[in-house]
Amino acid sequence: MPAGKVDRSAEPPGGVFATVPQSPPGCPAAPVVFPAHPASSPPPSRTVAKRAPARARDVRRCISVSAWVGKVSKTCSGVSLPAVGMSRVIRYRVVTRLSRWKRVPWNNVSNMATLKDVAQRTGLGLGTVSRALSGHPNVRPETRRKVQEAARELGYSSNGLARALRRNRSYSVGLILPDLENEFYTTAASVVQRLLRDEGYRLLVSCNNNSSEVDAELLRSLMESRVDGIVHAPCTPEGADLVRAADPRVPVVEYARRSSARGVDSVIGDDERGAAEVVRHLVDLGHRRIAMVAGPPELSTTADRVRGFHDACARFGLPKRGCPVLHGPSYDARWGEAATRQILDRHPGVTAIFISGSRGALGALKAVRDRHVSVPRDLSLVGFLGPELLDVANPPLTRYVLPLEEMSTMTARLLLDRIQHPREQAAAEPNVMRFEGKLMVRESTAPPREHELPRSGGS
Amino acid sequence: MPAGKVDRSAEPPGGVFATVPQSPPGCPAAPVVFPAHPASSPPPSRTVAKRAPARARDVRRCISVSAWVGKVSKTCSGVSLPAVGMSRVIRYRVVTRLSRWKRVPWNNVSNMATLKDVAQRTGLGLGTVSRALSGHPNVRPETRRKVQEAARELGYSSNGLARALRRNRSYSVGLILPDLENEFYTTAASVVQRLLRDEGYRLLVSCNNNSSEVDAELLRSLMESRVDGIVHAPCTPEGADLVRAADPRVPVVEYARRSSARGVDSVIGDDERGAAEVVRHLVDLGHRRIAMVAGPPELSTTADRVRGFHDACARFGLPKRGCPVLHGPSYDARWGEAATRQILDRHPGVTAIFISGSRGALGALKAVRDRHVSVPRDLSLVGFLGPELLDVANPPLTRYVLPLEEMSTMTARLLLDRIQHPREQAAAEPNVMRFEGKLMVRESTAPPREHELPRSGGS
DNA sequence: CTGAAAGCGCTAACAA
DNA sequence: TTGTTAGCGCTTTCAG
Repeated sequence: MPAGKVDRSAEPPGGVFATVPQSPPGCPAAPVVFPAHPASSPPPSRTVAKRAPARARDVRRCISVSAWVGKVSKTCSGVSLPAVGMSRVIRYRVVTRLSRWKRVPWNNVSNMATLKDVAQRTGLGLGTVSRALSGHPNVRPETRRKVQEAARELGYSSNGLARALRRNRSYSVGLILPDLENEFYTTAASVVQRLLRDEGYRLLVSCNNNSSEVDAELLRSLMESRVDGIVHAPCTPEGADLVRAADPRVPVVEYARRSSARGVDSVIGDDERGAAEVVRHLVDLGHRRIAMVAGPPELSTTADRVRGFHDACARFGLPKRGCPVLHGPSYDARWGEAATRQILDRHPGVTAIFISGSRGALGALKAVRDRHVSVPRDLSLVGFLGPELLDVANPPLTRYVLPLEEMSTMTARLLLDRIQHPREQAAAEPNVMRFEGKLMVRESTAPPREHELPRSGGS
Repeated sequence: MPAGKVDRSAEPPGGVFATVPQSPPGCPAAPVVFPAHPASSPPPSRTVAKRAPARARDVRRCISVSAWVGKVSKTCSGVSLPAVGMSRVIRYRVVTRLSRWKRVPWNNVSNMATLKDVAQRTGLGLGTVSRALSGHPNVRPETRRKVQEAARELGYSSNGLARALRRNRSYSVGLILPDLENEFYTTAASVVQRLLRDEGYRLLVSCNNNSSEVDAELLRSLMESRVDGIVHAPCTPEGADLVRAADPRVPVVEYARRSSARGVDSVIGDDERGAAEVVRHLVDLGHRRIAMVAGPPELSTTADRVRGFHDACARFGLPKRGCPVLHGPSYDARWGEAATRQILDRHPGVTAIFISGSRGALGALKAVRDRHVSVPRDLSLVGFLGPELLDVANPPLTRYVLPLEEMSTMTARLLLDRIQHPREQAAAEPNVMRFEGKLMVRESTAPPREHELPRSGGS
């Protein structure tokens, strides 16, 4: 991509932003869309007007922004705010790589206090000050107090970069997940962050979107940051091999998925058994024609779930062609919806659908609703790894769940162990920890229908 | 907390983990609980057995783990795995602070290739190699190629710490959110991560749980990391004042909430108007007694929403005591549930509840279901900022939503601007960007009931 | 217990 | 265009 060019390709037709002067009283409301209350009803502008002086201390300029176009909010990439309420324009620049050269002026000396400043202030030597502040035992308590006070007065804050460089230990850990909005992974982010923070580590979080290129680049970036360890949800069979090649001493723990990277621990769910449990549950109810909505075939989770599904179908003697498996490009809601439609269209004999992804069930619910298919009367639906939220869905969804908290805890614990005991750990062979899940039976499964499905009436 | 002590206080009664030997065939399934299928049905152990040899390359030891106790999975803090399948014990250590002194042996020289290695290999000087690799224009193309090749051969990876130290620019940005599992914030994390990554920045993510102590410590930690900028969801009126004091040049953008910290930009939703819109919608339907479930009063969002609610109630002449506002300790589902129960018990005249948090609506749905209160026949329910998921809830929830993607995009854009144009930015006064939301009317609101509420039958 | 000094790996000024 | 060199801020060794 050429640098310096302004990319406006993503700009939606017609400016998305409307800007409204913020000055205290009487600004007519910006064009918001209220489906239930068309423009006719009077905007509550008095309320808005009254608010402004409420926070006396807040002298910042206020800008109201409307980002709604029609019914849906559109992403504002490449959009510039008109100059009305803003003196300058939000610039949009094309990717400037870290490696791209850029003149950095030599005025870049930080104005933050350094150890030297503290040393001068106290009249002590650098070494002593360093020892005093980093808790080294051989320092006179009085000296330490003096140093600490001086540090506080100067607003001294240790430069972590320098420390990390010198000690060859960054106290930071990388986390690469496929998706940062999916509760299956945010639980991991949350738990891992908390546990690592408790041990004094910082977390570098990033998202590979299941793209192998992005994944490799993120791993490289983490290695550049000299992280002490990595939690990785691999999206390729190679996984973090790249890391082992660069520095075999950096421990890696795989989360949720496996790769064939050597020397890495894995914490995964028992996807295969889960799929089998789902089939068993449906067979127990009397179903014989079960469709499975699966994700990208290159993921280890997909492979495991599909294997579990096939094995179980075979074991229970289900008709092979009555039980189609649909592979999709992802595990998101859109695919869940598309796949469900597809099944309703092409496999009318199917009486139950097993959606093997975390968000897919949402899409499936939407699809069946659009088609006026009643769950579980017309069709049974089973989810996988779905969030608790699905308990309040309509109907509450039967699904296979994994103990995400425990899996995340184990992941963090394993990584910390490897980081903090490199000696013992180097020798210890890596583990695969496979966590059992649980089938939670709710109201979306029932014995198969004995009537015809309503012929596709939806759009 | 005393260091070195093993904390087992969180250990659940009776070992949580059951370990199962992983060797190929015939391991009886570990004690999983399947509510629908009591222990009677045969465990699908054959499937499990068949799996092991499937991945020939995977020679890692496999350990199956069951973390289920009764119906709910319990967190496994402090639990040690029995020695059965694992040679060593997952250790649990009490917080060891970064500042706590710890002997670091002087064998800590990295074995990764450095610029010097590349220089020696190519016979060039350090400067040239550095320039060649970091894209400096004044390098002969041939030299550059040679250097790049040598770097590749040596598996050279630039040491970001040293680079950051030298350039006084870490190319990393901090993100502090109150909650990493709430879609309101994970959207921000996801979008901000992506946009920053595109510009070559790494993201340090952490979570303050709305605790001011944690918040301050996280800010300090980020300053130690010498981040180039910070996205902050403040949980105190001071906000990031600490940062401005330490180094006023580090830009801060507040997300979702405001504080009175000086010199920071804020990107927030129009909470006040949102609350007013909700009231207006309910009043239009005929409601006169509306309860509001609010969060911690110290948050700016709570204050704004409550102000909007009160103003609107006054404007529409609703009875002051008929419209209670319940302040809670958080915005989570548990509080939403408790508050809803409380309203049903103590304010039987209320015909509509406005739950002003993101997850609270889930709890409310649970509470009304337990009490056999029908929505919207007996009671109208309105959510705030709720996730799309609520569209498949039972019933789909009327709620006020904000354009999270756009808000996050704006947040990242603002921060990048401040980082990349410190000159112009230092002068530019900070902005408060207030984003308009939208009331999405679904099926959880209807005219008020004219009958009595079923007297509390639930537990 | 404290001070002096070396050097982690890199960049940028300066000299060639 | 390239080589040399100083030092970013810190930790740690070694001598006092």
